[in-house]
Amino acid sequence: MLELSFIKEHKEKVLEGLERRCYPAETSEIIDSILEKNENRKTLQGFLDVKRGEINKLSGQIGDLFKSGKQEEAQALKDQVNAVKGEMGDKEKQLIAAENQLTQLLYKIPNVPHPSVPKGKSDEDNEVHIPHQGDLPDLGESALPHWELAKKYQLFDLELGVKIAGAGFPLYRGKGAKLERALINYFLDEADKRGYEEIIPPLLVNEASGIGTGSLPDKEGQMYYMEKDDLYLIPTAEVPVTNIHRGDILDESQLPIKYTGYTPCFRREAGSYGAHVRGLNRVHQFNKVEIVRFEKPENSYAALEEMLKHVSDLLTALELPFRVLRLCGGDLTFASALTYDFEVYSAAQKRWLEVSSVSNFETFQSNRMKTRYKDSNKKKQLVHTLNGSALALARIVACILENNQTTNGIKIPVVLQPYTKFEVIS
RNA sequence: GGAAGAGUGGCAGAGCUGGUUUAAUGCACUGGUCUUGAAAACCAGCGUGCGGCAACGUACCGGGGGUUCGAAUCCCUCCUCUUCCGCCA
Repeated sequence: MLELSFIKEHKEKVLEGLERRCYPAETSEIIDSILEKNENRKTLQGFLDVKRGEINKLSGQIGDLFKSGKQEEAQALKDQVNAVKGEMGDKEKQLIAAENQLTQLLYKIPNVPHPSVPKGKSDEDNEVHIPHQGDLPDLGESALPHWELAKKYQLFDLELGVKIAGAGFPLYRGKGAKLERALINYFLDEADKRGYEEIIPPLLVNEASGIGTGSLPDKEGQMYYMEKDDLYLIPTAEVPVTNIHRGDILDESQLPIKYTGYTPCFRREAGSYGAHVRGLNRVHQFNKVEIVRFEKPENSYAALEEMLKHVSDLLTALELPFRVLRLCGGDLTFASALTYDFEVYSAAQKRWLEVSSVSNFETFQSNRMKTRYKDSNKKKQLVHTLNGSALALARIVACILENNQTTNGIKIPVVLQPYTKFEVIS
């Protein structure tokens, strides 16, 4: 969430940000009620602090009187305390209510987009940041989509997934499973080379973790929820890995902190059906290698560029045609200040598929998580958090299968061959 | 899942028969004195949030609730950890 002080001092920036996100005009009223609630909160707390002070003082005196045996005088002071309590009335409850309301209101305000983020409503307004170089591959009319190829070569089985779990839970097998595992290992090794510490986190998280990254309450419907245990299945490793430092006050010398982690990701994807969700294009469970960084504010955008390069290098090495988009305000996630999406061109489906998204959240997540560091002046500051997929597997597999199909089978990209230990799927 | 015990500041560890606790003490850390430099010694500082220019006030001793003039301390509840038993990859 945004910092109160920021909203107070830069209200116009917050409003302008909402506009670029194409939020409904009424949202600006929330800003006003936040400021109003905060004043209300301050008044209440100021009043209560004074009254509590009086009670503390009187209670101390009562103790002294009891020790010296002056019961009656003590009783008189007790009456005074009760009188003060009478003045307090239900103001303590009001304060708690005001604080809660304030928090709830703050949860509704998304991050302020970076100045470079274009205004826009939907993915149609996204800006091409790095266009694809050269010609797009053309496989001709005989090219098969990946779900056909999967059948032909027994790589994954969606029907079996349905039998075992339900729609959207693919079962990988044979060389399909090996390709999956090869990609995971390749991606983890590449992250390792770039100094990311590997993490295997819990796949279920509690509510506090969900709130920390901004997944809750915003994406409540997107996550699988275990009511009996009050736990959520992770939609991405971002949630458990970022929460490693929830509540921490880090030392400046610890930064930057870089983590990578492979996890399956679970998404309910409620209400999304249609031609574009066939095969592995959109599933409830998929594998992903995530990278997460904690940075000093002044370094965070340089870090974002580094992540951009990292993902670009992976896609280049995999010989996949890709482009990078700068998301417009309306397509930006709630917590993000700037997001680059990577799209790979599927030559068989003749469309671009999103395979990665790298974002800078600035202090939006760290303010929720209260992740701070002590700078050189020993002042506490919120860190900047960033994360990105490097990479999400399902669609990468789809594109590798489709783009590399030949009459003699599917060619495995050279960099993966040491991992798959086979060069072609036939 | 059952039983017992325990959760205190970066760490260790008092307090827990309710009232100089504004949480002792030690370690660690920071600054200073001393020293050619370091160590040691000594002096001082040293948690987090909110309000305030500040002095300072206030809240926080796992979370939540209660009793009381007053709660780290008593009661209820939840969570976590340890030990023992049971189950188990």
